[in-house]
Amino acid sequence: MKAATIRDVALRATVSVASVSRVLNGAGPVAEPTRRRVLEAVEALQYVPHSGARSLSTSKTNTVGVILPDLFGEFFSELIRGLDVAAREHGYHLIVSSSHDDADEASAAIRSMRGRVDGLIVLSPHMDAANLAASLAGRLPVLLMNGGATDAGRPSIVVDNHGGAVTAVKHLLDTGRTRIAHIAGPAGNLEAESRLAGYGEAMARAGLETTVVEGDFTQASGHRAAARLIADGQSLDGLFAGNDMMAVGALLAFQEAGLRCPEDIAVVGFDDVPIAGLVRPSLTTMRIRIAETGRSALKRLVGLIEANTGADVACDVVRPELVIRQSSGQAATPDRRAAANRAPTATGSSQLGEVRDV
Amino acid sequence: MKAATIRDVALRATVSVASVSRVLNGAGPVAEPTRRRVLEAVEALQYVPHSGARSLSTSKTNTVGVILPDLFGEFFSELIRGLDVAAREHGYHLIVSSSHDDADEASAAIRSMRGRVDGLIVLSPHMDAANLAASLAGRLPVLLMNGGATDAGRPSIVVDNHGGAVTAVKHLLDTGRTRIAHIAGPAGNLEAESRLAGYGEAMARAGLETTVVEGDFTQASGHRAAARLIADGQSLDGLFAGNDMMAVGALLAFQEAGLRCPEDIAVVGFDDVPIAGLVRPSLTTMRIRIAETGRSALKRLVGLIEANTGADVACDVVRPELVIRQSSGQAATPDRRAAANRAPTATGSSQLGEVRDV
DNA sequence: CTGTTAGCGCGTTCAA
DNA sequence: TTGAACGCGCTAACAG
Repeated sequence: MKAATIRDVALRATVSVASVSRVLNGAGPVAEPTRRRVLEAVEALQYVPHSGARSLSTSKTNTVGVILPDLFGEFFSELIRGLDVAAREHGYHLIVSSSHDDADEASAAIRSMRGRVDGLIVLSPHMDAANLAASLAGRLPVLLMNGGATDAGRPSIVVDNHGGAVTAVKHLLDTGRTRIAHIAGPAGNLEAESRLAGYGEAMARAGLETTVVEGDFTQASGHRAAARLIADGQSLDGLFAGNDMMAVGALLAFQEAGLRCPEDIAVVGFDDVPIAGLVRPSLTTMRIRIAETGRSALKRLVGLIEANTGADVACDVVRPELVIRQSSGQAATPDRRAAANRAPTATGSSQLGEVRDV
Repeated sequence: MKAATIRDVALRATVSVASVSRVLNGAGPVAEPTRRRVLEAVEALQYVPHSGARSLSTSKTNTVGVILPDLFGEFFSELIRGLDVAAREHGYHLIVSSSHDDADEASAAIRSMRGRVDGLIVLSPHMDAANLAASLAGRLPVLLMNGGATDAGRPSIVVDNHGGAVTAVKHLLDTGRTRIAHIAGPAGNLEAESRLAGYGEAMARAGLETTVVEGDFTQASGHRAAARLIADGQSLDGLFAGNDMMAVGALLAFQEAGLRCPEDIAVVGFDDVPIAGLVRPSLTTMRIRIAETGRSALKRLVGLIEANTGADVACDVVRPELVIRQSSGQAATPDRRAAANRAPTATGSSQLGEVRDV
């Protein structure tokens, strides 16, 4: 009991496969009676076109692949959400391939995409352009989002991690903090390194010393790193975490240690994942409109696919935007009545909207 | 400048395409010199097999499709993570198709999968078995996770939503709460309805009246629903939310209204998404090991695909497990030093591990 | 051990 | 307006 093919339909409708194809694709002239008979047969046989076969014959899969390092945390899930809705809008399917911790794995994943997809979005913070190019046999449209240096000559979208980090640190300085530590992302990760560099630059410019502990972008690593900072007896009054998840981990560690945030120590994260607005104190962070970025990435890739000219080699840069919440001491608890269980904070409920708009 | 095909390789290595295929797939006998020449040609031409063509000829795509209602919230992203790692382990790719709000859309999505995948995992809380069967031309292995009644005759995994809801409400009763409201998921959603029914049953059994407000599983809807409950002047002391995201929304609404949780009102959620352990107060909830469930779902589907017998028609049931945290008043703030900014809670730090183990 | 050939299911010329 | 035949790139029989 196998699935019906276009042949079965043709046979039952007593027409040729070509006619069936014409009817189904609305291409070419078809007489009304023929058309009717075909549709009847399709209905009777529950026929559904075999997209694999169609792809082979049209060299069009209507699918795009997404190469990711891993799927932990909210960043990537938000991104996928954005990609997915855009894909649907443009009539594309999405095939995801994650857990590529090094360049080799990512490279293998890219190769395995040949014949499955019409284009690729690559987020591999460990892979440079050269490495990537080598993985790319056959001219498959690729959009790079590997957060590295502007990989010249390839269409790409990068986040201004350096600039964002500088802004974050400046914000902490603006609130009067001077002993500011940084929890960095994993070494070798291009995004992590840019943010670290931005932190370093901003601190140097202010004539301040730096304190850096390495994490791996997970909440647990942020927790550990913060615990270490406390144990080291550092008298900190500010923390810039390499991403929100680590910042959240640090927040909890501070809380466990009896440190009040933002009174004792102010915290700023990076990414603005949905959870950032939901923790207490809510997290000041550098906002990347993640899902939105995903949408535009997919849209751009579709452009690359459909206008198969190599014209678009621009490097869009996404500039993160400072979102001030409670953790940096500038937003108040949005309580309306007595907030007996919370320490008073500086200002009124001016940031209520911001806290909610996640 | 097109990508090289197996023919190009054969030509360059002066062998037949069959030999190339044999070398690349390690199937059949190949003489060493032949083998070497083929590999050289592959290298020189940067040849990568076209998996679409391979699929057509082997009727094997090594891809599984996942049909989802949407991608909001952490539940689905956690699930996808579990599915993805398991897929990788088993040598499969994952193609996701989401945003299917009604049965028709889901049905169309399922059809569009023919020829792309070897099997399907369907999460469509709106689609019953009959509807699904109609969408399935050709016998494609399908694993159902639509949370509905045990769809007899089809392999499926269901969460014991009813039992979980009863447990959740019982827990609230155990802590001495009696005026317990429920924020339900969207009408028509099978999971939401089971949880609602469980709530109703547990309340009835305790001889208590019910209060239900409808939400849609989003954090915002939970916030709105809680606000409505407050505005209605209900003197509640307990809340069972249909899922964690709505519970988190409610938590914030209570906070804004000056209600203390758990002192004034205890809250229990459902799912145990990662965020549940990170909000404050941390959220008591019914734990579903989401990623783990995804892993086993994929594993089971692979079993269905590879042993193509219709033997497996069981309905695995996942029993949610109560995780007690701060929001139901039984777990303490895990502060070590002075916790001046927090109201005292009932017990010591006995639940510290549970709060952390997310 | 190796090459030839027939499909896999579909779109698409090109004649009729 | 229709149908026969070829090709997409590859695997798998079957000869040699």
